[in-house]
Amino acid sequence: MDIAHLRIIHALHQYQTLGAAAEALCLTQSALSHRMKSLEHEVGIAFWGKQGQRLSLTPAGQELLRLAQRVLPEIEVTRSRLQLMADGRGGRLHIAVECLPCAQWLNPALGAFMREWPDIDVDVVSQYRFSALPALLDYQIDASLTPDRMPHGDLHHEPLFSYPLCLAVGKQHRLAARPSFTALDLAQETLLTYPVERSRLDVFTQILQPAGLEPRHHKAVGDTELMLGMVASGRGVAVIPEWLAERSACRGEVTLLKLAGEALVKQLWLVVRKEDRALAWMEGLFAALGKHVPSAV
DNA sequence: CATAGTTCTTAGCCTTCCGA
DNA sequence: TCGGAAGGCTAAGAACTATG
Repeated sequence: MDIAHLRIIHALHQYQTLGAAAEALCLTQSALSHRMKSLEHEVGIAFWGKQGQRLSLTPAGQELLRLAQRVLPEIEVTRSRLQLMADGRGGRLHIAVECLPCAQWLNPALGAFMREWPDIDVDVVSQYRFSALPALLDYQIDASLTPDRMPHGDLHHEPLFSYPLCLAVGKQHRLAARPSFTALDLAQETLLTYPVERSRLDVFTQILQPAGLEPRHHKAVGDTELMLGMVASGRGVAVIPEWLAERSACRGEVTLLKLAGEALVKQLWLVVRKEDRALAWMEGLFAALGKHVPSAV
């Protein structure tokens, strides 16, 4: 049994006569009859019987028709998608966002891309503990938005924008009058971070651990607005991207301090497989995201 | 009821594909 | 290269319907 048999039974149901069905399928009526007879012989059951000059489907024919009605539309949809992919106009874009606050930037940035490329199936996966490298290589995802490079020869890193990290403190905080902060300052504070492992938090890997220090307390907060709200009310301090703090509703209630000495600057990357780099719509994606650099950067 | 038209089946042949 | 299998075609015939 193959797709041809399903097309025949479907056409027969639609056009009622073998001749009309054959014409619709660009076959001769005889070829169509041959084809179905061979299947009837193979499975040992008839698919239709004659009522006068008209055909009527047997229960076996009805069963085959139900299969055709279920499968043929899916085949047509898949064929259309494959055609779009072959033309470079369609495809799948599943993005993993490893950098939690970046999801808030990504969604509006993707809007322009999705308007320009409506046939691309876009999905954003935001998971704190997601390991994007194996997922990219296994084709589970097609791109990863991340501030950390992935050392692998099959991957392309598209630079999006760079941004400084800053320390957010409340207006009444003892550090608020200072222009900058040090690791020693953090050691006396309740540090608020996103709920990810320490090895992926720059405040630990870049600031505290090199100085051999720990914060007085450490609390994980999953939402940027909640985090800055806690900072504004004096319940902790947070090291976050400057552009993110600038866009926050709490911006007027917190003070931003730069790291003393050399500024801590991060780079946001869109990582994709090199083989996908040549897709026409991938260029469109890079362009759309590149135009959407946060104003504070 | 005879005849013409319609629809499907069957027979025979041809072409193409694929594996040995 | 060859032979079998699959799928296509034309032509002929059977079964049925419509019409006069």
